[in-house]
Amino acid sequence: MRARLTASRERIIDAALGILAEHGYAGCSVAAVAERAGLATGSVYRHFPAKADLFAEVFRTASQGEIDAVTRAATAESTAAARVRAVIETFAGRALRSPRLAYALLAEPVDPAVEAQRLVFRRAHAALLAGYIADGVASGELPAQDPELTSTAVVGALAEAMVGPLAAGVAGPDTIGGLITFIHRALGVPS
Amino acid sequence: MRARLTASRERIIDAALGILAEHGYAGCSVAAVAERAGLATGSVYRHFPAKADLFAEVFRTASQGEIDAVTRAATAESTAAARVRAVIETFAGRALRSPRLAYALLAEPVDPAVEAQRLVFRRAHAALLAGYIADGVASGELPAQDPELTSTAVVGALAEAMVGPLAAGVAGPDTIGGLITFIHRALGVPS
DNA sequence: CCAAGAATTGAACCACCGTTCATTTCTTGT
DNA sequence: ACAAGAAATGAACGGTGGTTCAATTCTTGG
Repeated sequence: MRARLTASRERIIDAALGILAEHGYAGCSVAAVAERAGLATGSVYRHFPAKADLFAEVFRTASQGEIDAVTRAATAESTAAARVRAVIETFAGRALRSPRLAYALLAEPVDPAVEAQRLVFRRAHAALLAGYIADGVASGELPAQDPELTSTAVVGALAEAMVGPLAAGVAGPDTIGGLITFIHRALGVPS
Repeated sequence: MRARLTASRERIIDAALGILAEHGYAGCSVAAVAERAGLATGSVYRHFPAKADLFAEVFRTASQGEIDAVTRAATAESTAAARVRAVIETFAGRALRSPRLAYALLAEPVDPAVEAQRLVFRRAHAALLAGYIADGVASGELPAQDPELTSTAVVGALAEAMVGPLAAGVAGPDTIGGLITFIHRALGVPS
């Protein structure tokens, strides 16, 4: 019974994530989510007090997956420059592989309550980068700078450069390479 | 009569802009706009076929004002580095002076139809910067790069770095200076 | 000054969608 | 097998807010 309950909860989240990845947030009515999960509309409210809570969790889960992937790629490297490169490649690569989901997580209009979760997502990426940048500054690999500010700017540059390709469906031939050069320069990585 | 008509239209746009700057897009119901313009709700529809059309024009007008201000500041300079600096200072300075409006133009959740106009806004800034960057590359002031990509990344970095301060109400002591350094480095401006 | 037509009004309309809840179905311990 | 309680159902509700339109007011040419 307990298992069935948590299974339903999982199915709801998966269904929401699926619709998010296929039709964006606009397609995510509670009725649509419930139908895809094989439940009645009202049953969603046995698991989540409100739609915003459901999608806060969906965004949180999806974001954590992205953060984990990026972190995994970065920790395999040892210099700040290589770590930042790994973050960019992983972030952009995954976004281009799931463009609809990436757009929803990054830029699609959502309820204010869910928007808050998106900020958490971006801040988590920025915090990760800030750590690498601070390490690089401490070790002398990078010039002095405010890691909070530069990591935020890096996340903004990354996200903005992705939104166009995500909307258009394809990225230019060397979008990722160009971004790496841009960001390495911006952080003062020696060439 | 003709004059009265266009005057009403102007008043509607001004009212919408005013509410946008004071209460954000969330406060911009058609009824609220009409009341501030001194008209009945229904009269708005004599001038605009739908709310989205009204706000597309509002966003377009406001954006054009920002673009003009930034362009004016940049054309007073002669090197690519100085022009980019002028763009950053003007953009950020104006945003911090009208934080609510800037937030609405940059990041607040809006209808998809209005969102499209926001992309135009960001693209216009990027196009402006792309021109300066391309000139800089052509004259040898800047290293080789794809001006489309780097200008987009610059706009993203700028916008992302502004959203935090705009939400918090204040910018850090040297946010703008830090951004200039970051972006100059990113573009390869010689130090 | 007076119709004729345009402009304005604002209350009513309607569609959408999140949320609720009385009813039904299922699970489980005895 | 049975009762008691939990879980699921889905139709109905309600609030919101964009949009419409018949009634009214204003403008203007003769």
